[in-house]
Amino acid sequence: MVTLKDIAERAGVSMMTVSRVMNSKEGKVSEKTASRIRSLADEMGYIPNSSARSLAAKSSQIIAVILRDSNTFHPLSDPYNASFLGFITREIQKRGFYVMIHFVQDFSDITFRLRSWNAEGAIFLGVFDEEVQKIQNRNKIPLVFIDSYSNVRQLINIGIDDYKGGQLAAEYFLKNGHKTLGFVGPFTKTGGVISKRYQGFSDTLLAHQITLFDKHVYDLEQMDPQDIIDSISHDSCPPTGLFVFSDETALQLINIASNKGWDIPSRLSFIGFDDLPSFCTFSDKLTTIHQDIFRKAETSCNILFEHIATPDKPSENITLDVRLVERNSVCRLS
Amino acid sequence: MVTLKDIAERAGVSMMTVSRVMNSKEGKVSEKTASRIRSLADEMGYIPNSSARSLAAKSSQIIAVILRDSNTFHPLSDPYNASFLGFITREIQKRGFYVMIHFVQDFSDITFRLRSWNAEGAIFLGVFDEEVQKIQNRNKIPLVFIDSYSNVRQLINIGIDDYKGGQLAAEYFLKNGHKTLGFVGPFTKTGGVISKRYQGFSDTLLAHQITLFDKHVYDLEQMDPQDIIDSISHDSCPPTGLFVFSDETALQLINIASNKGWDIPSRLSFIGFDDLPSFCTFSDKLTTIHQDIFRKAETSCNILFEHIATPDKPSENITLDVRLVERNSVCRLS
DNA sequence: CTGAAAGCGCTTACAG
DNA sequence: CTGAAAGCGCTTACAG
Repeated sequence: MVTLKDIAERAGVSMMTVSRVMNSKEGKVSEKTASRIRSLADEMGYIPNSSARSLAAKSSQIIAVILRDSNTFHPLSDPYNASFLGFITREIQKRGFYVMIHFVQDFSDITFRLRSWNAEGAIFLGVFDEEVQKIQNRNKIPLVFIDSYSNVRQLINIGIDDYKGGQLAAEYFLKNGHKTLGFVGPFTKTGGVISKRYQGFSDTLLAHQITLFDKHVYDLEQMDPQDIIDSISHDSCPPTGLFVFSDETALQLINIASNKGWDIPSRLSFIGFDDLPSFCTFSDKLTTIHQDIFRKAETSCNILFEHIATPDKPSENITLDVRLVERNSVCRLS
Repeated sequence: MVTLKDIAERAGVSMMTVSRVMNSKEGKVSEKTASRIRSLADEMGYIPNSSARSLAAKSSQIIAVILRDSNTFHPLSDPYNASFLGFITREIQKRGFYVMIHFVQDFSDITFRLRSWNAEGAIFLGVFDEEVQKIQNRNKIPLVFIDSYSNVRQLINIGIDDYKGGQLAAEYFLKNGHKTLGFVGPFTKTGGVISKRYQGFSDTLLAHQITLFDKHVYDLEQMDPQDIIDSISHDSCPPTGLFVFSDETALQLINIASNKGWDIPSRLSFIGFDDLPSFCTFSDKLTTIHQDIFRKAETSCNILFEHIATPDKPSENITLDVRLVERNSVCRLS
């Protein structure tokens, strides 16, 4: 293993001079020695020891990505998480930082994982609303939450306008003559995100004198997609359209309904949510609420690194826009 | 920040004693002092500094997961990679190790990333066949490749029986009376995996006096799914069945064909590949070659950690079995 | 522009 | 069972 010291000896200078060159703190080193040291380092195959740097400089260049793990599917089986992680990894690497991922079940783990490696910042993917305050109290590095609806005052958060997503879906259904509608989503596990989408949807319906009946609010934590379609098939007054919290689940429902011989969208219309780039080949017929996940990832990293550069920067809660993408899963009713 | 030294002072012992307790090197410490130190550490909120441990002990407890990045979609937009990464992350964490992920474009990056953090082992996801030897020469830690067909002799690799997958698909088509068949896959980028599946498929057809025509071997690097369906629709002697390298692409093709009004499987049959757990809700009608990705992930980690524990353990190349899962995307021809 | 000293928080290797 | 010393590879903070 080649160290600074080895290079220093060969170059006949002190370790400090080599260190300066390696960290591009030049202008403090004559260009002549600098270039000699660079070529020597290159020739000897020098690779800086990040642990040593981290220990001495108290800067690890590690960004921790914390993902909520559950007992069933792991967090990366959700294409939304996988897609987001991919984009932020690219962004983080682009800045010369490293990505450590952590699947966590409970709060206590987080502080340990963050501090043990002296992470310089963290991005939280999944629902941590209950723990945000505790996490912040214990970790004084920039913490960026994604899609959090925690009401902690000083919160760095990047989210989207979930409420508006619900509104857009409702308006679109109404515009197409639908009067009996349903909502599908997992309510508790997904924190505020789902309830905002639900609220935007139901508020808008209500404003048009349309009630979203309780029996048409399908909670994926109580029933699975098959149950939902069954329930609808036995419903005396079934919904003509469903607003589904994710494209993935929407496609699943469409699949089940189609297998039952239902004509989609004429028997049952659908609006999904997300419109992930890697998913579009399956959802090319699905009308959906689009969110720009690349932009969300990019923004998250920009904000994170701004806060790393300027620790006393005030926290900011950014809400990105959403829009409805019209395709062919909503039937026009006369 | 609480250090070993702080605890040592409060406990009135030396740092070494605290260090021993923290590393559970007991039996070398009286149980009385040990328990006192443990509760003190707990009370003071001690979190060991991994960088310092890594530097002093030359053991980082970091496993690097190297994913091949390209210029288009990032590696985690592929559900196979995402799924695999999720499983190995759980396994690695279970053993008290940390996961650092690295998206790499070219070889030179790899050594830097591995050595800079003193990774104790690495798992390679994606095609690195060309570089395996160079990577191994430069990095003397256990390196586990996934699905590699590199012919380097000493290779730790976990793969599946891709050739058999192709055979099973061919046999199943033949059993159902198909005589004109096609193969779909990206040929160059995916290394040996795809060509083995192709070979198993075409060899088996040939053994039954059936030729796989060149024009029915669709290379996804030359044409996209839409082109393939177009090509088939203009084909004077079109295939009645396609063996597709992944479920994802198979579903895409089915989607396009269905939109064209084709009846699936009667007009065109499909066999896919992978059968990922998180994907099954879309592929519930797709006959496919199943691989056990959880088992693959688990095996990879077992092998990796065995090699970390026993550095001179001989390399092993493990091939997991595959099986055909019969569903409803292959039509029975008379 | 360059360097000698001290220290980051831990472990190894030895001595008792 | 316990501890004092040296060192891992780097940077900070100072001095020149």
